[in-house]
Amino acid sequence: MSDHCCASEGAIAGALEKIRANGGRVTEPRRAMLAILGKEHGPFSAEELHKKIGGAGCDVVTVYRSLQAMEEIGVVRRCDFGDGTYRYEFNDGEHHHHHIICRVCRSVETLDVCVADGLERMARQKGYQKVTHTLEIFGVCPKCA
Amino acid sequence: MSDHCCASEGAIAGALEKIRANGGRVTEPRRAMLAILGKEHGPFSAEELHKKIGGAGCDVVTVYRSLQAMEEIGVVRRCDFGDGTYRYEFNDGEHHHHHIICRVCRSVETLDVCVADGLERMARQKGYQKVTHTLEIFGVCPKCA
DNA sequence: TTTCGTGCAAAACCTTTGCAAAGTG
DNA sequence: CACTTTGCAAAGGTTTTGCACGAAA
Repeated sequence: MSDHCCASEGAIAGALEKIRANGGRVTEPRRAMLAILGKEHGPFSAEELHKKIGGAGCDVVTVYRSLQAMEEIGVVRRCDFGDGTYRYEFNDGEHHHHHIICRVCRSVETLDVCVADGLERMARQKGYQKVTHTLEIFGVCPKCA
Repeated sequence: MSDHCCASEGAIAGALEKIRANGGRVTEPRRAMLAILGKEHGPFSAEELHKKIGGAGCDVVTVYRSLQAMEEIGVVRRCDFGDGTYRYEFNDGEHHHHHIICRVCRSVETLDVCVADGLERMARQKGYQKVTHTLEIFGVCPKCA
């Protein structure tokens, strides 16, 4: 309950259940990926995730494919930090947050605030369905300034 | 004044001036790119922009390089619509807007609202400098739903 | 004239795809 | 057993880089 930095075991179990509910299979690579995404909450690129899975791991292609599959059903969320590589993080239901990325050292800070609900509502009123959004903040952090 | 869909001549002139002020050169390709970005306000990919410049145009590589240079000094802004291609639009000073992108037909609607000012302020309070942000809304548009 | 931009070609990079074999429910 | 996922290899597509030449201030 209310563990700020990590997804609970239950959340990961729920994610696995969601995979099954959508006709997907729960495999070893997916378990491993979700374990890391739930614990370190990153966001990580496919490459980074692949390294973290390590020896027992799977092919990088599998990481790409699994991330894509899990993103489509909302189990993970994709972030773009503007450096040509997509990163993924565990999608903790409605409680989403955003990041401040330092343009110089690439450090990432998490902001537990979301201000885009109004915009999402606006989009729904315009007739859009399955509305989501991406929001990232960029700047030069105190250490690099 | 207050032309909703286009940047004024003055805005483009200002952009050119900003390029010079940052030690850049105002070249034919850059004029052409800004003319289109100011008029159609896109956002366009480098490839699209290159096609729009047309016969008199320049190499695609030049478009890439110019867009990058102009983004660094804030003359244009880069958007990520999640399909692996970056798009650029004219950066009209403080008056920025956001987009709703249809996940199916890839149509783009403009939202003249920005809700991230609070987040930017928060970032500045944390000691970040040169704060910017990206925010895009995704959904399935009425026609595709 | 000094510095920056451009063209061309090639490279780098991340991500996707095809197909047969293996795993999941 | 039907269907999904994986591995391997290869392709795809966008963006970047090197270098000599040309252009801007």
